[in-house]
Amino acid sequence: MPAKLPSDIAARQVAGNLLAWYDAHARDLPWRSPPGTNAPDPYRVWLSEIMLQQTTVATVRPRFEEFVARWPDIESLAKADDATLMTAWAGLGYYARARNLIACARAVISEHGGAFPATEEGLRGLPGVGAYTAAAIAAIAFGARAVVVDANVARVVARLFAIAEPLPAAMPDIRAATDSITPDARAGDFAQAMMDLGSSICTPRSPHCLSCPLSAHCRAYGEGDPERLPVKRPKAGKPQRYGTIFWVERDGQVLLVRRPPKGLLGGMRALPTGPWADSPPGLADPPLAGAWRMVGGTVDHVFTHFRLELALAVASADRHSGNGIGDEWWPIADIESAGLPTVFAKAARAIRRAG
DNA sequence: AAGCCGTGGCT
DNA sequence: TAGCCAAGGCT
Repeated sequence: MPAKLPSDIAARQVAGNLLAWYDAHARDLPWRSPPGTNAPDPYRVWLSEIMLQQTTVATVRPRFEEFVARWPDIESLAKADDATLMTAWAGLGYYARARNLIACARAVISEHGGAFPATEEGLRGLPGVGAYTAAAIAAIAFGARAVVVDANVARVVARLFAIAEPLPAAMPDIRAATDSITPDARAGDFAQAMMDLGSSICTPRSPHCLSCPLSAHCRAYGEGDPERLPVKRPKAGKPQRYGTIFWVERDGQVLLVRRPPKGLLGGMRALPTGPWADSPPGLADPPLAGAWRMVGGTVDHVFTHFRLELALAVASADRHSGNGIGDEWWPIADIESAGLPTVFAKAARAIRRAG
């Protein structure tokens, strides 16, 4: 069931109203140039778009500032070593983004002469740059007329056109509808305006339709129940898994390992763990032989597709204990600077509290 | 195509 | 509180 599209005149009114609203209400964000200006830095646009994937503006803002202070341009980022970059990314989640970030920076240097491709097609070929991100960079950094559809835009458009088909099956209709209202000029501002509108006015629950510049054109508002859109498929439940953290000390240092390069928390520094199973594995598969003892309490963590309950085991090692490849003895007093993913940072804090 | 892949804020 | 949600990409 194709969406009913407004006339060309209505489409122009939607874009005009939205851009006028944006001119008055655009947020001041460090990667964003003032509305109407046309000199954004593609490097900063790209970096912000990668960081913002599935991540809130509030979380990204300080981390973006750290990154651009440390690596102000694509050349400096391409020269960073992998471990340093992964440490800097720690806590942001979806660590494949960090692996792709440095791969992308190096590809821009080695395959594109140090300049980002200016077209959607060219951008789409870069590591970590998918359909959304390619369109966003093309529009925001290069002023191209690209159809930018993220979760905010999808919600706004599903309501504006009253598209009732469930996501993600509705995406082709939503994309076509977005195309029909995307202006030729200021496509980058239009995209950012749609995202700002989605995050502040056209919210998932309790949208603020009385403040919306598009309400006069919104079919869902006209029909009286915009909150019901977009329709989503129910999500599967998260299974519960169990594991054990092995905290072993030697001369005021703790043993850290490097996770395998792909998969969950891939490439990140970590505390040693045994197997993650459907029931508590106890002291199975410790990183080294020793007098392990369980300490009280557990650490709970929720990942995207399962829950994890970690038991805590501690031991002391003598100075001749063997090291595996990638193992490091890290000063316990500086554990916060090790770049541990949040689940391990939580475990470290719990163990240090337990003494 | 649908599952994998983090984390924190909000309700 | 427990679930929902987020400026998605990759396989």
